[in-house]
Amino acid sequence: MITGKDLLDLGLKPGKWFKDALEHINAHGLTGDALHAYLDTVKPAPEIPLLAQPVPFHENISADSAVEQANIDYVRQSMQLLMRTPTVVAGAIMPDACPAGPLGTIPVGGIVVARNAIHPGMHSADICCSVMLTNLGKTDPKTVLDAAQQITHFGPGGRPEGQQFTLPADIEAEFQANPFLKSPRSLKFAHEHLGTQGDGNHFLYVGISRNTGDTVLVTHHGSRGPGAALYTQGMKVAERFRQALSPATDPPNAWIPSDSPEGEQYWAALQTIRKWTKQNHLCLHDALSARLGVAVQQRFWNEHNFVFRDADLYYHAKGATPLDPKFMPDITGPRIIPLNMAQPILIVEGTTTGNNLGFAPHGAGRNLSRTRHKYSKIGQTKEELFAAETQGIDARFYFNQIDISELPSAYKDAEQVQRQIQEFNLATTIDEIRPYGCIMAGDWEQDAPWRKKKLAKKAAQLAEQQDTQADCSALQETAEE
DNA sequence: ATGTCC
Repeated sequence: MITGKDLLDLGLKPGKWFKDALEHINAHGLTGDALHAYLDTVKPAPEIPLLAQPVPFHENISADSAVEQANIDYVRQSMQLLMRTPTVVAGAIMPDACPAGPLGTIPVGGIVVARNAIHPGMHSADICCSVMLTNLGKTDPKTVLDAAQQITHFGPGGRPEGQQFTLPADIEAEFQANPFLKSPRSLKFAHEHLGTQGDGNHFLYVGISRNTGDTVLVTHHGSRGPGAALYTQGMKVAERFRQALSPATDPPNAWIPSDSPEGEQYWAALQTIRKWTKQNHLCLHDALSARLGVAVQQRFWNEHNFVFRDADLYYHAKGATPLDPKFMPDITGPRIIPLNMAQPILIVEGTTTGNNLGFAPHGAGRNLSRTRHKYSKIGQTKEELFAAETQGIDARFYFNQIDISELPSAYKDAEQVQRQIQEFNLATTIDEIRPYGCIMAGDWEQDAPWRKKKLAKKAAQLAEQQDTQADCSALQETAEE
């Protein structure tokens, strides 16, 4: 009679599998070689350890201030932890890199390449956050922005009944067919959130092309509820695999093996969310051009939070713009890199180099966390800051509440970021869309009870911090883009 | 990121 203790004595890891295995062993009277041969077929695979050394990664970023140096130090430390994840084979950070989450989490402006593995924690919570551009010819920009304000939707939740866009039948069918997407909650979001932009750094921007003088619309938002729901499910499944395969791996870096049934379904779900998100931009752009009675001259888009596949390699981009055509199935133009509301949006193209892994930055990146930026402006009113920072542009907040953490001073210096794009040969700017104006959500939650409590606590905390170390710890809450 | 907890 073989018992659990015998299996333990053989150095096997206890688990639910013991029960069935012992039944089988004793029913067949297995011993010796037969026992070992059987155990080899049922015992769990050995745990995968972290890599002994971090895989080297490309640093396409340089500091021009103490704050930026502290930012880089934190991001570098995070990457060095992350690059020991056993699936990882390459990585890079971009000039817009900034911390997101606890140490060891992929930063914004980060690219991580893994073999045969999809890491939901590495494509960001806002799956397929993206930018779309439509050229509206010589239409008056104020007319465009006024109409856009009537059509778009910012803030939490979806569109009220009667004001919803129609979800195309093929996208709905893909939701229904995928176990990651077919929940009533997910489908409800898919219908109600279509044609919505959410909040935070998302925007609707109207500007003028440097090259042609044409009026151009650019929207920035992601996959809203449907994407968030997929991310939550993906992290759960990845966590189960982590516990079984590699408990040494940090939970934020858990992965789903790409060749498992779950991996194949998750990959398919990502492609469906990409379609949904493209439609989320399209329905706004189409409604606007129809309202204006203007023919669309040119339209292109790109995602900057996603997973891109090249054979068995999965490129995870959390705030990085794909340049290489192998990453995008539906290219209709160059790529789009916004900087801040008062600066031009860059239109770029580029190729894969030795240091960019086929990507460019996705924006300017934050120089301070939202809270810390707000704290740094204490003593100035929101109205003063807004007036000073949006001079000459028609900047609007959907909820009429100024969000100072979205003003230009919240972001890294745009000139500096552009210099670094050149310095590291990341992309070539072929046009720029100069700002007429924009709409962002604004501070819709400023009066929410949970905010007041949180803000008071954070302000007290920040007031006590004086050294650089403290600066770093305050940086890590930056996580959204 | 997300009706700020399925």
